[in-house]
Amino acid sequence: MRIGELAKRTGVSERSLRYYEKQGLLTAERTLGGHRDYSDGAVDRVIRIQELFAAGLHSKKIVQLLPCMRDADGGPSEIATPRLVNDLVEERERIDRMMADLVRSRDVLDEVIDAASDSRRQTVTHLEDRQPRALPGSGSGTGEAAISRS
Amino acid sequence: MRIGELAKRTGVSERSLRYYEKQGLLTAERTLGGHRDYSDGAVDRVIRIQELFAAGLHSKKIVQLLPCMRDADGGPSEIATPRLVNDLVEERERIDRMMADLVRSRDVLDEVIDAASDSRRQTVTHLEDRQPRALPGSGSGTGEAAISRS
DNA sequence: CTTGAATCTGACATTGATGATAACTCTTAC
DNA sequence: GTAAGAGTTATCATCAATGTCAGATTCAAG
Repeated sequence: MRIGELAKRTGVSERSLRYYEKQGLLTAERTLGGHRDYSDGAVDRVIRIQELFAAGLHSKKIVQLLPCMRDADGGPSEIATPRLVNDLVEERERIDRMMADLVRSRDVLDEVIDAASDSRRQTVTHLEDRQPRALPGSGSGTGEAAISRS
Repeated sequence: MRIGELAKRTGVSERSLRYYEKQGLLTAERTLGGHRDYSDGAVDRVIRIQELFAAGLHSKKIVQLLPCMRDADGGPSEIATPRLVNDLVEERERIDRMMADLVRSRDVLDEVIDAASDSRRQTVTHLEDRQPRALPGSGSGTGEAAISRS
């Protein structure tokens, strides 16, 4: 597939896809005229790259990490060097700290939101019933559910 | 206290503290000569600002948010406007998505780390026993424990 | 008063992913 | 073949917090 379609499928801009290539995160065959031609696996790869970016890893770390990741097609993955493993453990700890921060911040937001919601119910007796944001047995649970790893 | 001590106590650079002031996030009395003189509450406030920054909120949002937060001294907190509440709900959702991403990324890291660890045990029969990263009943649990809000 | 440490303001740089534009080339459908 | 749309490279810009440096001023202690 070509860059436009990959961009559409992944939601990542063409600009970023070219940037990923320059960083060594993503490769593509080239057509005779020089246009990039991506394999199907590129979609998954791009999505994973995005997740790792979102987790705060820098492209350099991701470059080292990618060949060690079990691909969707279960290709042979390299074994991380001790040096890399060390870095990854640190990243893991950083991610844990970040999640703890996020929980605190989310609680802060909830306090403010709840206070406003309560206030409005008291003073105005607002029309709509208050919707609890954290649904009890929710299926949409992106936050509360299943944080622990399997 | 003065800026140097506040920086030391919070771990935030003096540069950032001045920046916070310029953004309207933090206020300080001024000494006769113009030096900043912070109240004790500044420590908590700075820490909270840092957490909100870490959660991806921009200073403008934090500026609006801060007066609505229950202070440590339980001062009278303003009620968030509906407009702000709307923004905060969106931020909340963004944070939830971010946490879900973080979990996925952490799992990816774990896979790579585990694969390396296993490999090394197989080939080298490494000296040290493998330390489980996720301690079972852990107290250090910054990640697994207590993600759900109270 | 003097001296050294701390602080002040202000300006410029950095970081890293991404946006935007320009000028040119390829692909594809007609 | 041609025109339109998509792709190419390259460069400059942005954002937001923070680093850093320079020159002037203040504070605290001897």
